Amino acid sequence: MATITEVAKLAGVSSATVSRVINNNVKVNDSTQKKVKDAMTKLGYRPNSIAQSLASNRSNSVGILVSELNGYYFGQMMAGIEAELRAAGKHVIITTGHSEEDKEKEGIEFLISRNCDAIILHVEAVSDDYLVNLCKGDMPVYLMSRSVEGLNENCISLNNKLGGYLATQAVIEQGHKNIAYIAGPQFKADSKDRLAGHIRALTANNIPFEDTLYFEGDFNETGGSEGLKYFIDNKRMFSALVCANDEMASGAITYAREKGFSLPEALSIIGFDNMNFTRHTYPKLTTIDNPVNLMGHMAAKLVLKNVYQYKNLSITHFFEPTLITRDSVTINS
Amino acid sequence: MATITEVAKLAGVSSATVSRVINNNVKVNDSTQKKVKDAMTKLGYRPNSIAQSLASNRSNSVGILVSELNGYYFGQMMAGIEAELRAAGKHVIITTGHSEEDKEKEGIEFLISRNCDAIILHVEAVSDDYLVNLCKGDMPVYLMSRSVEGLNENCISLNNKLGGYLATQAVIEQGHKNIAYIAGPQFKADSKDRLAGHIRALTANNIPFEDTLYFEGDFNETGGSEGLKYFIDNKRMFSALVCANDEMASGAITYAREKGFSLPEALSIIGFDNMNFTRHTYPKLTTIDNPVNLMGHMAAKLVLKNVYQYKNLSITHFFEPTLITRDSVTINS
DNA sequence: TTGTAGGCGTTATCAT
DNA sequence: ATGATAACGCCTACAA
Repeated sequence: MATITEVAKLAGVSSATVSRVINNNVKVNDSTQKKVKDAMTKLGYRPNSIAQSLASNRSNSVGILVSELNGYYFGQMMAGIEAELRAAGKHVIITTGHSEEDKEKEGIEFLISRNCDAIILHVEAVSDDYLVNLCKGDMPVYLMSRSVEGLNENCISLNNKLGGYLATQAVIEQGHKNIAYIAGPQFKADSKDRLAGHIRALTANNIPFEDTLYFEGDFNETGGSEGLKYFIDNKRMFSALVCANDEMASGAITYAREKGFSLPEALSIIGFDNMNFTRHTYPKLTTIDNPVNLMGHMAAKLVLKNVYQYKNLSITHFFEPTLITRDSVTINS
Repeated sequence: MATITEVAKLAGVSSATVSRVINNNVKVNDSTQKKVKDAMTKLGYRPNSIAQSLASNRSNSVGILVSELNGYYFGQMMAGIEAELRAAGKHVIITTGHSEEDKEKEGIEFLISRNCDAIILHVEAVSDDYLVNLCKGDMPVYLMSRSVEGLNENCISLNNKLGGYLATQAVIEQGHKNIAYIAGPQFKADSKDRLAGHIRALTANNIPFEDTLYFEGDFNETGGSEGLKYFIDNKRMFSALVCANDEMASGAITYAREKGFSLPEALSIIGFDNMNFTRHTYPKLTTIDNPVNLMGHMAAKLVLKNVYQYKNLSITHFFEPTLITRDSVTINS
């Protein structure tokens, strides 16, 4: 690969001048500019961004840490961040944490050591303290789907409580009173918030929360089928089922059909997240939209504003989920 | 961030020695080693991988270019590559090409300029010539889901012809003789190969290929619904529908149900790719598994073997799709 | 407007 | 086994 020096030699100028036309921040004579550009194309020159980064202490790339590279949720998030950043000429370096503390820390250190200009993290395993501490360092840090005390300015998160409320409220408005709930793992903040929203909706409608209509699932399809089985075995009557995410709702749908329920007449089911497969279920799943893609865009805007000095960007730190009405919830007759 | 020089000073040694303990490839006295390590932890030292890369001309990271960051297909691919590489202590730098020639080229140049040790590309828009030329450069290049004449050693691809054959054959074995086919965009090599497989299966069973049972879709759900509508409007009888991918199959399922078909009795439908949502459709979609995740692993193994000198890795360049039997294809009675 | 030269944080080649 | 000291490719005062 040709270097800046070779270009300079061929163009008959100094390497500083070449550098100037590369970064075109300082005025260069049109004629010499042309000479340099000709030399660059003739040599197929391409600046070594590693060297640029070392010398300038800027890399024009922001690091992203997600739990997994596959999965609809992370895909939407990464795509949102990347689209926004790419439009600003910034690049993205992605690595994974696999929801394990060690790997998350290692991933963060990798991104830091790569001289990113900022990092955007979706971390689940590291502690709030660790994050607070991390934010004291030189590297600008932004957090997705997590709100940490004292770091609100760096966080982008979803109002899960509202989402939980909306889901149950939607079902209640169709006349349902006996409503089963399959929660997510309660060690996750998201799950807890969604449950809190559910309970608030019940309370607001004078419906008591009952243990026999509560089941803690695992956010996977099996959680949905196991939960529904649990309720059926309990012989407790219910006409609607609220699931804390779409996967569990799908598992419940499959199990319900196996048990001979006709859907949605015999049982209304609502999910949460609006993952892409919810369009494909039968009946099409009514659910709560989780605007991860938008949140990704917003996280990117946050770094554009704070790190790259794009002043006129308005930032939303908290996102509101919305109800997506499809076919899986029907009126309770 | 502390530098190697500061560590050296604190430990009372030269920076060269510190470098040696970092890379522990050269013998260092236990005692001095300890001094250095103490100094490193005391300063919270972390090598600047940018500087390492510049000096050593190795980055321990491989670049990946995919068309999109979201989507099941690319998610599986990226996850496969990353898992394999991570296990070997290598990192991954991901960027996107959005199926557009300019963006693909720009992404490739970004990865090259980042001093990756190798790059793995899933490109759709750049020409074979461009790739052949690219491979002549210093950067080791590997290609996913694409086979380019003369570059076979650098390609990992799926036997789409076989997949197309398997799909139609599966349907034929259930007694179907009137089989409609919704193809993918015929400018894509994958689509063409799948269609070729379909025709081979027909021929092998003495079933003529008929224009009235052929429709070219767009690989999206709309392609499935439009295709099915086309066939129905044509009033041509058929008992089975083969779709060149799962999205179109899902679109067809939805449209069929709207038209009052009872599935799968009135119409057998088969997809291609085995995307994750196929478990959620009703009936559950019979399809052809496309082992992208495995192929990702294999691409990573290829770079481990060729670039990082892991000699004992056996490489498979061509992958075979397999039939996934679920509920959407039934016997023709 | 352009050139000179020092520095970014490491690695790697010589010596010692 | 350890220490000096050139690279690595580029940026950026400072000078001219």
